[in-house]
Amino acid sequence: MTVTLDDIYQRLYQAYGPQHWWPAESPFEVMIGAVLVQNTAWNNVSLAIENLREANLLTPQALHRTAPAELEQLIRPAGYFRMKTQRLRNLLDYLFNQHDGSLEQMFATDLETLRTDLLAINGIGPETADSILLYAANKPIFVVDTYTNRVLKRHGWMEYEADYHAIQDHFQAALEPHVNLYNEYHALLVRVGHLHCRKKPNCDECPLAEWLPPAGIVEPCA
DNA sequence: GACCAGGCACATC
DNA sequence: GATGTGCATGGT
Repeated sequence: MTVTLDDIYQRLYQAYGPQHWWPAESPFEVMIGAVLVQNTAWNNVSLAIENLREANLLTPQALHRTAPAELEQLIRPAGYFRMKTQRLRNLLDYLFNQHDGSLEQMFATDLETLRTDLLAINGIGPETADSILLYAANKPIFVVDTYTNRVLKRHGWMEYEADYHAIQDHFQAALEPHVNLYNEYHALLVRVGHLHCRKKPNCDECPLAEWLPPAGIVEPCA
């Protein structure tokens, strides 16, 4: 019996239920969070977002007007604050230069074009772009992250050499392109990764435990 | 006091 | 093309 991506999804969903991602109050907040969460624990991002909320800066217009030095101080808890300030500004520059500051207009762009546009922005890589496309723009693109990598490779479901694109293709070739499915699936992978697949895996209680390869757990993969 | 977190760009070979 | 390094804060 071969394990399919659908089996894995069913098992995770049965174990954890709906994850209600992305944790944000608006599509714009999703975009900001997608940049801030780069290589950073969500808790720290949360602190930064609350700072922005209290300063009433969670709109494109307000954030676009904010001085870099002020933005740096507000997002400090999210780490890499100088770099991330520049990255947010690059994203906002794109939004205003290409779409007149309108998220609605930006998200009306077709998936392939918008993905190409986002990847051309300095500081927006594949995961950040796809997170924005899926969780803010509601477009059917599968997001791959550290946990997706780890879970798949540790179970022997993907080669260690597989890169971002290969893993994304693997999901998109096997699953119907439904926004809600992609949304929930990625969130569930992060959930199971958090609970069981960090440096010290706790595989005994993992809902995916029965599918470990015979050789057992292999070393973590980045 | 290490070690890590929902990446990415850039330098160097 | 592959590999290494800087970026920064807060929780465990």
